[in-house]
Amino acid sequence: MEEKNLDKTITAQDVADLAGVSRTTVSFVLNVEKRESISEGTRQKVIDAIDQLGYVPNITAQALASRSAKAIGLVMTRSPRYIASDTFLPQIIGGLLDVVKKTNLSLLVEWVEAGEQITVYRKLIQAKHIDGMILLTPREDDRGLKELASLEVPAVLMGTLTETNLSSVDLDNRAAAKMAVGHLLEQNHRRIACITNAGISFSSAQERLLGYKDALEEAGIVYDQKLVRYADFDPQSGFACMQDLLEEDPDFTAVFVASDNVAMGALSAIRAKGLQAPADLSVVGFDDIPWAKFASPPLTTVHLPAQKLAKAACLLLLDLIKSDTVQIRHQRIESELIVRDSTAQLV
Amino acid sequence: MEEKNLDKTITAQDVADLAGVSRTTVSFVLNVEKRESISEGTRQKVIDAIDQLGYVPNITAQALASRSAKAIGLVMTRSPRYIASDTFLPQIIGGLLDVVKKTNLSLLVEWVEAGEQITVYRKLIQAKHIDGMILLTPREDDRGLKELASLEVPAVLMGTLTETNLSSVDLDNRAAAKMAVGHLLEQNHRRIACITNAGISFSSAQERLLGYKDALEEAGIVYDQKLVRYADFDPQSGFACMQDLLEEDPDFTAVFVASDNVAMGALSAIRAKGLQAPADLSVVGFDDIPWAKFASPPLTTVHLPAQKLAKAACLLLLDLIKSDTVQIRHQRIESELIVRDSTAQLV
DNA sequence: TCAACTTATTAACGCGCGTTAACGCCGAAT
DNA sequence: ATTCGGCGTTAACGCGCGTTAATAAGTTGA
Repeated sequence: MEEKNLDKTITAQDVADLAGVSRTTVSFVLNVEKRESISEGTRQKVIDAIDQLGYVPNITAQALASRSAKAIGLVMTRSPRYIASDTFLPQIIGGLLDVVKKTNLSLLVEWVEAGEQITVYRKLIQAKHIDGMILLTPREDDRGLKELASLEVPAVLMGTLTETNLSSVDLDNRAAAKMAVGHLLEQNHRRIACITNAGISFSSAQERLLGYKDALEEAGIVYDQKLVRYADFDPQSGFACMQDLLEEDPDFTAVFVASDNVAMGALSAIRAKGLQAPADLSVVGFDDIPWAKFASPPLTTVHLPAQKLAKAACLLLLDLIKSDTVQIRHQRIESELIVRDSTAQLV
Repeated sequence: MEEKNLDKTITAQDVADLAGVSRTTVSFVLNVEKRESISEGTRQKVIDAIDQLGYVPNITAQALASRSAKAIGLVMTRSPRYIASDTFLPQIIGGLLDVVKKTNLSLLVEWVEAGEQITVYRKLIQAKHIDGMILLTPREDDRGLKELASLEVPAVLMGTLTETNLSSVDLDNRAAAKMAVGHLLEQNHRRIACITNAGISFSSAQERLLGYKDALEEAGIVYDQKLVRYADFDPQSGFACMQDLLEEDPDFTAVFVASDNVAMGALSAIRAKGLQAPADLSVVGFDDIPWAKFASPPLTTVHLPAQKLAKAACLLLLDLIKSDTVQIRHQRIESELIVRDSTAQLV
């Protein structure tokens, strides 16, 4: 490709002029794959001209003319403060970019303020800036999502929402949590505390808590709310919750912390109290963040394949965009327990 | 705002019809702030019509007509695999979103494959999808950046590059590293190892290594290359580097690890060897990732205000976009050392 | 009363491209 | 010689909006 000055934008018309054909022909060469209604000769002339001029189609004009934005949106409901501490965002973006790049789409990142969701979701679509969206960390109390579901807009939820007819991709948080707690039960723990990953309005927090309850119930252990604390995503909150638990000392031998991020804080609190995991207290996390393996002690946890989830969500979204009829689909991805050194048999 | 069906897109013409004015008037009400050439009466009629119809301007059409994309791009050179483990991405995105939202712009995330940079940077701009870009983790060997600099395209580097005339925002990595190592020197350490944050082609790695050398030189200590290892962003590499150092045992009492992320792995390797920080080995990190505070032991480190940097970069970029004359500006942000428990006086 | 300005509004063009419908061309069939 | 049917190509319209230049209406001063 030749280097040309950028001062004047090169349009398809310039290419057409140079190739000695009409602009329509240029457009056909570029877009209409199948139809061989373009002779090999002219096709080559056009391609040569494109190379020579360094022509790049104006995506904006393409979008306007084709009535599709050539972009999808990653929409987060959390404020920048929370976004900044979202451990999985890099993995998710990495996964999305991977898929998006292959299909020549762009990725738009949007943040929606809590409270204004109802209007914003619609605006995003009406403004034609994106063809569809992937929604992160949905909250049960997000009324905008309910409306969105009735709008027949291509959208995929990363996460679970009860009673929604939006398509979604998620792992089975409840089953995974049950598995994690099951691991503790197998090691003869009976008094098992729980620190949630977030407030209960987040569906993942709810699901994981339910998994915890499931496991207890199956083992014939009564649920004791004195053993439960509600964290708020970050290590700080985990530290506080753990400190509180140790303070009140409800006599427990293990903890299920529904987020590694929170667990890092919890582990710190345990050490601060002069205790040791797993000798004094077994800890199971959830998420398998990159640092879990290098925590002290290395954290037993449930692996959350965020990148894989993101890819799946993206592929699903692309499907929805392609097929105009919106059929709802829920996809559940398997997870597994990674056993490391933070849990031990109760003696 | 009334709810209306979305099947038919509502255009400015529809608003004009309902308000009984021309489309131009609608456009003026929406865009021309200053000129009071619109009477209060018609202005109100238009606004009412907009509300009633739930009209949302088509950003794509706006972009085409106004010749500006109403969006900026966050461009990363690293592959999705690396993007997925970029600790600061959430903070950066959070910072950018914060600024971008206030100015009614959008944020586009792009990933550029190593090797194809030269063409891609230009394409991004030529395609008119973005008005300017913020470039992450620049590499010295990125020839595309050199070309970009000569293109008079609004662009801001997050990081430092020698001999570039692209605007940039960064902290003074070299001075900060020197400060970190200085802290170890103050504690009477003399044999101080260094594990870099990344390969030396990344300017930040180079700068931090230089800061390490500066500190040594000022203290009259000869630089010993046997004490230096090159990590690769992630904890795994930190673990390996530390293991290697301990293996070869070049008799050192402290380590400067130029990335907390890497340091998490290094700490793990220290524990694995049955050693304790800071009793056996003092460790200073760099970055102050959210988990540094909760590491075992809590990590002494240099605070990297990524969100603040991102905001500064974004504001600078917006300036560049606004003023058509591209004046280069380099902005350096102060950093500070956070002293925690991973370093101790050498006895 | 009429010219000289404002002020309020709009017709008309262009942004760059996708796409439909129509065109001219050439060889084969009538 | 005339008709027909692909094949290759293009003129022309539209996507929704920003913006300029021109028009219509209203105000002032002599």
